[in-house]
Amino acid sequence: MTVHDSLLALMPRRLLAELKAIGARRHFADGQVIHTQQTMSVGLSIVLHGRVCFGLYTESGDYYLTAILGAGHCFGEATLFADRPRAYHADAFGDTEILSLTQRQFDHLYKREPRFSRAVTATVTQRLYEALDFSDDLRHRSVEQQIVRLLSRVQRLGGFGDGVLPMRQQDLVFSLGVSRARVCQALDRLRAAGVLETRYRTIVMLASVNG
Amino acid sequence: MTVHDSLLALMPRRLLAELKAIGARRHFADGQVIHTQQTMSVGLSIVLHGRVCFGLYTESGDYYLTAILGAGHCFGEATLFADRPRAYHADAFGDTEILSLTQRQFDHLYKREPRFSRAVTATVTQRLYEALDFSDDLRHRSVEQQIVRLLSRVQRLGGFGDGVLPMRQQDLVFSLGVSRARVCQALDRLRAAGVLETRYRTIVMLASVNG
DNA sequence: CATAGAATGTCTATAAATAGACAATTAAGA
DNA sequence: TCTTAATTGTCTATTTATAGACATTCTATG
Repeated sequence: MTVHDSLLALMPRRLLAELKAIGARRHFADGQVIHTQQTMSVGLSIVLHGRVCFGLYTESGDYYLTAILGAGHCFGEATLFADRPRAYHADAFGDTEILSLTQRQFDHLYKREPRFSRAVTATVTQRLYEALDFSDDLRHRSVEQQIVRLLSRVQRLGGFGDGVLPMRQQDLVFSLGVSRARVCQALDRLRAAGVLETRYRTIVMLASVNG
Repeated sequence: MTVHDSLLALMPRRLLAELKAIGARRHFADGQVIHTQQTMSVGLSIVLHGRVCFGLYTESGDYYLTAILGAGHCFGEATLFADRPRAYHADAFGDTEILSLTQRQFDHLYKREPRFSRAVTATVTQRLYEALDFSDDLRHRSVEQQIVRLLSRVQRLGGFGDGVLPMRQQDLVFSLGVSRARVCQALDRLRAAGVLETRYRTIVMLASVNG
């Protein structure tokens, strides 16, 4: 299994204090919107504590969760380097604190502090190759295995040590691009195999299986 | 459509000369192996001219092309930041020249020259968000549309301005995870729609369609 | 120039996924 | 507490994809 470190995990601790001194810290209550899709806001955000849910709204107004990032992870890199709008809708899961750097603040620190730039590049690189891995091998696995991999990733990136993931089956339907009936069937089998349990709006991973 | 710049396109021209002075330049003939899968070699490589094909070997010994990178693009970032082996088999497509930086050379330049580190981060970030985009929306499209998107990406990253892509249908089968019959059917329809032509080991894009 | 291996085009019986409907369950708000 | 909207579980007819076989076409190699 691929290991992916968060931005903060890749930085010396000293740098975090510096980041906090430079950037703006914002608090969000559970469910509060952090930014909406397509917004042109620019800046790097770092999750100090809590979690951020990323999702997409379809043309028909439905919402789908695509990722959850826990403490230490960053997002918004693409707005700094690619002049892109926010690709996903983001809102807080539980009480959450976000550290934000403006483009100017980021650029200054990036130029002055190689350990910071190095950590940024490292985390983005790891995410890129993990994503390539993921899509290359997901296509050759059963829906059951795809679900396990997807959930394992959410568990790891979101820091859900207990395996209790706030996901709807509909989110899996969207992420995997198969029918709801197929997802239900696959979950049945995974339940029977003792891999997971399902609850209302919740999936519980029973072991750190890497299928 | 997402725009993705190569590493060299993101760097001031002056820096390229410096890179050439620092790194090692290696020439490869058509089809020559650049590195094999799972190798633990470390270093950043930049395509100076020519192209590099990336692929995977399955357990049964079959080979599948997964990407082609043309002049200006870099690869091997993951070996620098993630202690990972080479994820793909790489060999030259046509006469190709590669500029290689060792970890030490890379680290030194990265620390000393923010324009270099910035270009590296920018290109990796762009590739990450493009990959995320790609996998999020590919799952909700028809096989026909998936093929067009895939081929458009190969065309762009590989610098195939004329649309003549050195790909087998088997490569599409692997990349999309559907049966060969389904790929044949989809290609039939795309041919009928005037989107592409197929030849032996070759697919020709007839227009820069972004389906 | 001949030949063998590789790639492509096509078909059929079989297997699998899908849309759509409906009932049962759950949680959140009045 | 009651009510309502959202979510989940399940079923069926229909559509679609699949594996596997076979013939054909193409190219590299001798």
